[in-house]
Amino acid sequence: MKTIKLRDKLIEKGLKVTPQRIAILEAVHKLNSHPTAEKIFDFVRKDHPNISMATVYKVLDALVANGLLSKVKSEKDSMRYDAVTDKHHHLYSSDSEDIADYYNDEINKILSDYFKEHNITDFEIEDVRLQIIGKFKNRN
Amino acid sequence: MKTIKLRDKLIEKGLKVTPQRIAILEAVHKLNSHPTAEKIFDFVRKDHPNISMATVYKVLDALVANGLLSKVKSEKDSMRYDAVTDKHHHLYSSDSEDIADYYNDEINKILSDYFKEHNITDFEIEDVRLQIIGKFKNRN
DNA sequence: TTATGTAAAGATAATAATTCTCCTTTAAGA
DNA sequence: TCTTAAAGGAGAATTATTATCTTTACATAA
Repeated sequence: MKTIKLRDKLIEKGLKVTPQRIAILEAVHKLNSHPTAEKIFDFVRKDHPNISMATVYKVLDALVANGLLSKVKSEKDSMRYDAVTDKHHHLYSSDSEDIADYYNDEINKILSDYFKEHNITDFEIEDVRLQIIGKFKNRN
Repeated sequence: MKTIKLRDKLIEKGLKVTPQRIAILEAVHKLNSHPTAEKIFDFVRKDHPNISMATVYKVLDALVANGLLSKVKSEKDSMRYDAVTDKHHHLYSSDSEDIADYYNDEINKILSDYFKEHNITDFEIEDVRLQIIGKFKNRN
């Protein structure tokens, strides 16, 4: 994604356009592997040597709050960030910290049809996500 | 669940039966609301004033490793423990830290049938869990 | 029933991820 | 350009969890 488009997205949300925000947003798009805040920090620091970890967290929070990024919990301890904000599910490795996006409109339809017919007592569903746990094959 | 049955479960798994383990296992059963380690600690400390937080974590890990408890990640920062180890899903509150268990064999069947027919490239599925996010109604 | 080896408990320090505080800088509109 | 509220930076603080090390106490077997 172009910087110009990222700028527009920030403006659209009423967020100030700062070099740090552009850099972090770009970083999450480039590091397309659900990076941790630390990974993002390391990446961004190449071009912005003075950026602080606190800024990375603050910017990520702002971007998540405005729907420009999304946040996933790893099986271990850290939050992971995702440039993809469309509806999607996640594949979690049961033996490593790998996470992959999983798109499947067919399963989305099955789930949404199912829950349209079957309410959950005293609960108003906003979103249904799958956590698919297993092993990645053919990985180096 | 009776203490005697908890004892047997520990023995069955080759774990030593200790008062701390019994107390912690009982606590998670009694606090049937996905307690945090801290909540469990506070509860257990009433009867075992000398128990340490480290013991709570160690015992919980041992119980989870042996399938006597399960572990869920909250949307925020801490692990939550669950006395229920059967296959089930979770309802997450989008505006609080509440988590509830959700059982539904029908949806289990739909999912397992679906994924039996539709492999995910380069991924071997071990488990599929739903995270259903929304709002609890009629709560005090 | 007591002795003994080992697993587990307890105390405390360490670590890791994240958040907070406080002060400085900067983007964006007047 | 000036103003000011928003954002960034540095570093301390917090929170949850893990590690280390010593002490205690299960569980088996004499």
